[in-house]
Amino acid sequence: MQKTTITDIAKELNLTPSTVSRALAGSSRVKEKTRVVIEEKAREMGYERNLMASNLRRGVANAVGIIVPRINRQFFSNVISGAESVLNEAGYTVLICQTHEKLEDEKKALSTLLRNQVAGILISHSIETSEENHIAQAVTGDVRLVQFDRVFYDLPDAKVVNDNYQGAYQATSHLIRQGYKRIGTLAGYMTSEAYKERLEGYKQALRDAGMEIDDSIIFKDTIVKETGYSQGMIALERGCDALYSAGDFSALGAVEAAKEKGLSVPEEFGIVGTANENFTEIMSPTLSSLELSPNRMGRLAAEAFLRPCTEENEIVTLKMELKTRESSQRLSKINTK
Amino acid sequence: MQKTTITDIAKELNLTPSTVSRALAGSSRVKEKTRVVIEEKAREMGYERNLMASNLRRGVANAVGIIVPRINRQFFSNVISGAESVLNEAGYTVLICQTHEKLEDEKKALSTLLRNQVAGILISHSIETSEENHIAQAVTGDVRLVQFDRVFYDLPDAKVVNDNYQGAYQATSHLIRQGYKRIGTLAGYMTSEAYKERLEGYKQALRDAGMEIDDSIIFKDTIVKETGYSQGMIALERGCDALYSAGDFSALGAVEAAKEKGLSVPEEFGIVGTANENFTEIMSPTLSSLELSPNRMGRLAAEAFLRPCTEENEIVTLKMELKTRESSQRLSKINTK
DNA sequence: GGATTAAATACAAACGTTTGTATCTTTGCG
DNA sequence: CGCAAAGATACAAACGTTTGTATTTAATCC
Repeated sequence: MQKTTITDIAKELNLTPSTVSRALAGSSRVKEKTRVVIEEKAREMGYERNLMASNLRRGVANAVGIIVPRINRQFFSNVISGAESVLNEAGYTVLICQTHEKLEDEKKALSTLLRNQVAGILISHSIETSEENHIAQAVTGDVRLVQFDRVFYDLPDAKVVNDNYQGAYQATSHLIRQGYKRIGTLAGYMTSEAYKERLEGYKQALRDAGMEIDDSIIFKDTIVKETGYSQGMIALERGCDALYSAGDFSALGAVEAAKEKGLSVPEEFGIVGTANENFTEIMSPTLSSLELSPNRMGRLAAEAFLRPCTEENEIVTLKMELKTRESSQRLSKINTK
Repeated sequence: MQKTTITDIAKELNLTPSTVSRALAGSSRVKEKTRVVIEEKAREMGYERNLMASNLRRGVANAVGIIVPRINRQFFSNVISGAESVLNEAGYTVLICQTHEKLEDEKKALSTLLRNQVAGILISHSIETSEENHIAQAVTGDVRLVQFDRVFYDLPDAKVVNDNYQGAYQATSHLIRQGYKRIGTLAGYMTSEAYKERLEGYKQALRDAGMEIDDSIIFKDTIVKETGYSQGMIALERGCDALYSAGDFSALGAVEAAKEKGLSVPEEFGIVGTANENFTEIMSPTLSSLELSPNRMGRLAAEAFLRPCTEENEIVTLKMELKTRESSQRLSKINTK
C-alpha cells in the first residue's frame, strides 16, 4: 500500500502535480472550484504531504531543534513542554537533543540538528561549555538561534533568561530580614552566567544591608544533594546560620546537614533554595524556594524564534518569585508584613 | 555561504556525485585510495549530508518518533532519555510528541510523525485512549511500532511493560505481612491495562492471604494528590488501615488525609505507592513505593525497535522492586526477616 | 599481446515537492 | 465578433541524494 502523492491525485483528476500542489497550499492561482475538488480527493485518498520532499525543495525543514543538558530534569522538561506547544501550534516539528552536560555531546547535537535542516535551534548550553565558538560557527545564515536559561551574552540572538540577580537578591534579603546574621551561599557552577548572576544578587543584598561578604562561606561548583550536604556541613562549621542555595537539591542536602548537627530549622538555621522543585512543599520542613517559570520560558523562547524580524539580541527576562515556606520563616508572618 | 553538496565535492575532484555518495557511505565499489581523498575533501569543505534529500531518495527517514502523554513527568522523561541514548547511538534522530492525555492530540501526533517519514514510533497511549484502531491504521507497512508502559495487547508489535501485577501483588503482600487488616487501593484509571493489572495483583494478594475483597475500598479513576486525599479520607472512614496506591502522588494525598485524621503512619495506617518518585525519600514519613525503571524501559523499547527481524508481538516485562520505607514498616526489620 | 574478467567510476533516472514560465481558456470590452 | 487581458492550468526544472546499469580502466591469463 503505497502512500498517495500529489501526482496520484493529479492523475486521478486529470490535472498536473503543480496545480494540486498549489491547491493544497491554498494558492490564489487555482480556481476555488477545482481547489475544493482537489481537497476532497486528497482527503478521500488519504494524502499526507511528504515532508522530506517538501523540505528538500524549499531548502528548509519546518522543524526546530531544542538542546538541553538533560531532558529528565523538571526544569528543562517543562521548558521543552512549553516550547513544544507553541511550535506545534505553528506547524513546526520539534527535535530534542540532550548534551548530558558534555561539550562533546553539545557539538554532536548541533551537527545533528543542522543535518536535519532545522529552521531554528533553542539551546541551553551544558555546564562543560565555557565558550560559545562552536555555537556561533554552527549557526550560519538561515538558522535562527534562541538561547534560554544558560546563555552567552556575546552571541547576537534572542535570549530568554531568568532574572537570577533579582531572585537571589530577593531571597538573600528575605533571610536578612528574618534576622539571620551569617548568611552563606551554595552558589553553583561558575561556568554558567545564571549562577554567576545569582551570586552577584546574593552579594549585593549583603552589601546593601551593610553585611560583610565572606568568601569562605561561598561554595561553588556543585548543585546536587550530596555536595549540598558536605558543603552545608562546612558552612555550619564556619558559623553560618543561613544559606541561600542556587539549587533546591543542594539546599535539601544542607537541610540534612543541619538536622544531623541537631540544629532546628528555621529557628537556628534558615535556608532558601532555587527552582521550586516539587519536593520543596513535601519535605519537612517545607523548603522556601525561588520559583521559576520553565513552561513560560519555553513558550517565550519559541515565540522569539517565530517572531519574524525581531531585533537582534533581544533579551526577555523572567522574574523569579520567592515562595516563602517553613525553612526560612523564623519570624511570624505578622511581624514581617 | 551555500552548504556544500556531494556535487560540489565531485566537481572539485573531477568525480561524479555517485562516486562521492558511495565513498561517503563506505561502499566497497569505490577504491580505498579515492575514498580517503573524498573523505578528506568532504571534511575540508565542511560537508554535511542533507538528510532531507537522503531520506527522500531512500524513502525513510532515520528518525524515530516517541509519543508520550506528558514529557514533563519524571517517568516519561526518563523513558525518553533512555530511548534517546540508544537511538542516537544507532544514528537515529528522535522526534517527541506529547498527547496531554488527549486522544485528539494523539491522533495529531501520529499523523505528524508519519508525515515526517519516521522509521518507527514508540508510544505510550493517553488516558483518553480506550481503543487502538487509530494506532493500528496509522502504522502501516514500513513503520515499526513499539508500545511501552501503557499498551494494547491486541496490536501485533513489540511491547515493553512493567510487571504491574507482580509489583502490586508484592506491595499488597508486604502490607499483609505487616499485619494490616483492612487494605484498600487507590487503583488509578481503568482505561489503562497497567492500572488494571495492578488492581488484579492487589486482589490476588488478598485472595491468597484469605482476605476478603471489598469493592467499597477500591477507588478508581484518579492518580493525583488531590483525589488521593479525598479518596483516602473516604477509605479511612470506611475503616481501612492500609492502602496500596497505584501512584505516588495519590499516596501522598492519602498520607495527608491520615495525618489530618490524627492517625500515625505507619503504626495506625500503612501505605505503599507506585513509581518511586523522587519525593518519596524526602517526605515525612518516607513513602514505601514500587520502583520502576523508566530509563531501562526506554532503552529496551528503542532496542526492540532496532532489532531487525524480531518476532512479532514480543513482550518484555520489567520487574518492579518494592522499596520499603517508613510509611509501611510497622514491624521492626528484624521481625520481618 | 589480445581476449576475458574484475575493479572502478560515470551516467542517468528517480524520490515527491515546489515554483518560474509557458500555454491554453475564459472573460470583458470596444 | 475579434482582440487584449486576466485567469486557470500545464510544463519542466530543480532540490541533493541514492542506486541500477553502462562504460571505462586495470588486472589476469593463456
